[in-house]
Amino acid sequence: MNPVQFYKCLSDETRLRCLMLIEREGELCVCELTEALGESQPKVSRHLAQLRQCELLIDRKQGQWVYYRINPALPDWAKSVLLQTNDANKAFLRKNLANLSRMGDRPNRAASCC
Amino acid sequence: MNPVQFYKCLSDETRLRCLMLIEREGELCVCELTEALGESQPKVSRHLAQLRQCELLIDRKQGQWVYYRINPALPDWAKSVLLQTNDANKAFLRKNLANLSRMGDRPNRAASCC
DNA sequence: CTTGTATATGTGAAAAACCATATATACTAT
DNA sequence: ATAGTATATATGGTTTTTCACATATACAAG
Repeated sequence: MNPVQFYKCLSDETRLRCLMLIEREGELCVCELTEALGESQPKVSRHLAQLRQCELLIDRKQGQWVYYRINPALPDWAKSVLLQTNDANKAFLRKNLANLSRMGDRPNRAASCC
Repeated sequence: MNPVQFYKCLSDETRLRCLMLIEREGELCVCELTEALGESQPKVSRHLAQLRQCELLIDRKQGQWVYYRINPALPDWAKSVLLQTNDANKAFLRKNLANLSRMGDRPNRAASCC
């Protein structure tokens, strides 16, 4: 994992929010992220594709949904960077988490949107 | 310290190498970095200016030299990210450190270039 | 088989980042 | 003062990134 490429992935607001949310929640699907971020679906999808291509995320298809989570094969230092960033910047996701919880918890959440 | 802005700073190869070298060495001047990276002086200087403006680095002028070091006021999580990145990617700086040592150690180094 | 929903991708334009070259400033030494 | 060295900045052009909008694919349900 080239550190420059890794940090390029973290250097965009949409991507960083996705990563932080996914890490916090364990697994999220595209429509959940779209709702949490308040961004367009193609925009979110494209950034997720980039994170997958760089192997920061892996995806799991289930029916019509695609769930993303942190690639467990990430080197430890990279995982640790993500974790620390999340822990030290809780306020960063405040609005996004509020949006997410307005969808209700899964499976409610899944029933309403996905 | 906004995490997006922080990671933008780390997402360029020249800037990341500067940061890693400075952290490793404690303090370096522009001409040392220029030599270590094998890049043009204006290029290095401009990236350092950006890192200073974002408050990742602070500078200390001494005669005609300007020494840069990590801003000690950086939040802990950011310092920790820099440290871990350095520890986990030792090979990343191999060539740069070789270039640096070819200048000889300070004050020899200072005498030869700066 | 048609409709609806979730996701992905193509395209062209706008914005941002980066760079090389030239030049300016500031200090040192002669 | 003059010349030399270290560093900073201005300028204009090139490359990269990001975006909005349109469209494609894949699955599910009726």
